[in-house]
Amino acid sequence: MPASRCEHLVESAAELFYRDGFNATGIDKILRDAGVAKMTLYRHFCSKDDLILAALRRKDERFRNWLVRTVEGSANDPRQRLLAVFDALEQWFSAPDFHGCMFINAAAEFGDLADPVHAAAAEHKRLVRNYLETLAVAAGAKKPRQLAQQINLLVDGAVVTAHVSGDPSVAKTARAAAEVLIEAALGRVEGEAPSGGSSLMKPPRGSAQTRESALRQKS
Amino acid sequence: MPASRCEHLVESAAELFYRDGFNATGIDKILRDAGVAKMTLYRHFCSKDDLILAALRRKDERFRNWLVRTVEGSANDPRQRLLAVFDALEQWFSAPDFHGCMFINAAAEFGDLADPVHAAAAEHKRLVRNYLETLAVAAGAKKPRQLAQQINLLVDGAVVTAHVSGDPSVAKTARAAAEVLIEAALGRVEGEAPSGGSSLMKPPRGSAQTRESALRQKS
DNA sequence: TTTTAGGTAGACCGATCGGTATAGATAACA
DNA sequence: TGTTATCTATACCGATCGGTCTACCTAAAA
Repeated sequence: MPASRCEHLVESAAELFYRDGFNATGIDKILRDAGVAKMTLYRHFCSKDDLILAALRRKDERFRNWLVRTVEGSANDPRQRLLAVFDALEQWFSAPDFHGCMFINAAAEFGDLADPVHAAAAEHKRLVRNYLETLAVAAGAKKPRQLAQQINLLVDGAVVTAHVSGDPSVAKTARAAAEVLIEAALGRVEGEAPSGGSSLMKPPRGSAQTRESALRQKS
Repeated sequence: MPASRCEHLVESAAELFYRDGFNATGIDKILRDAGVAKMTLYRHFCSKDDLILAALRRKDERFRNWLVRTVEGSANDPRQRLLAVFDALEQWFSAPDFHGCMFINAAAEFGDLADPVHAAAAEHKRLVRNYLETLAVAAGAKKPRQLAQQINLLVDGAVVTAHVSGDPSVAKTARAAAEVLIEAALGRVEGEAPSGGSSLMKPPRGSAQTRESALRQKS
């Protein structure tokens, strides 16, 4: 029972913080939403900030699990997996409850670098970038860390742009840019096919989705 | 001197909103900082949100003026100007009062697309991207809009990363990535000097080129 | 059965929130 | 000089903020 109640509380907190922001979400609203008494909250967390950290920890875990699972279910080839990241992003951007990246939002509200909430956001970003780096290493990039960092810039840029503009299709633009950066980082020549006729790998997304359609963007 | 008082008020508001966030900054703190009476505020603005919009308008104007001035003072060649954007960014990131992009922060706190504050953030982003597009056009990019959008993703990604991680040097990474994207969009061979004599890696123009076609878009 | 731990509801705290009302000071202009 | 408009200071409003306290309930372990 206690575990379940606490879980539910963190769940409600994570959702409301994500949807409405941290400062704009009062603990009373969270308690009402979770159906939990106030004293129960303060028995498990010593402050609102502590609850925020718990919500971020949960979101971080969920997001990275989802990302890895989605990417690795989409392709086997490391290069294709790097691109599949952007297909996953578009899927995320298109969800009705998309409100940007919770950690970017957190850093926006807790601007002080020394703030634990800001630090949690930085840590999340570091972990995501680490994952991209493992993909870059597997893909055989000459400078995997640099490629991962570059891809990561496109990812964060796409998340922000999708959130601000409300247009999920920016993921396609980011994907096209990533393709160029990956080709360059792999030292390929521009006319060369990505990886020839090998049928071992499966296409990242629906096979009907050609490069052309994937790159189309609204004007 | 009503104009001066009002100016000073918006100035304080912009600075505090940027530094501490919108919801976290109370009206009283702004009034104290600006040395202005409360009724003076509500004579000029009908609500706090109205003041927020005024602060954003000022920040937008200042930022874009600074960006254009800095970029155009750094280089004459359009291609170099696109890259100079990232030099300007690094300068910005290194400033002691850097707290990310105020408009990204605004969108984080006002997540609703229909919110006027969010709309102001979207408009700012649109204007910056438009400027990048004029540079891309001047540089002779085949698909200037797409190049501008891609560069813009790197810009926003760099801003967010610099803010979250506190490391200004990410601007250099973004610049390197932009260089690759620009070369590709201009039809050059990646990593090669613009006036390079080596044509070994350069396939005949007009042959089927994956990356070329990937970047083509209807305009 | 009694103890004990963790849950509940809700009153309560001081502080602050965005916003309003009132009354007086200042200064330009007719 | 009197009018008008704008600023000032301050008290005030109801609501909400994060957080504490009391008192009661429930269920498993001793």
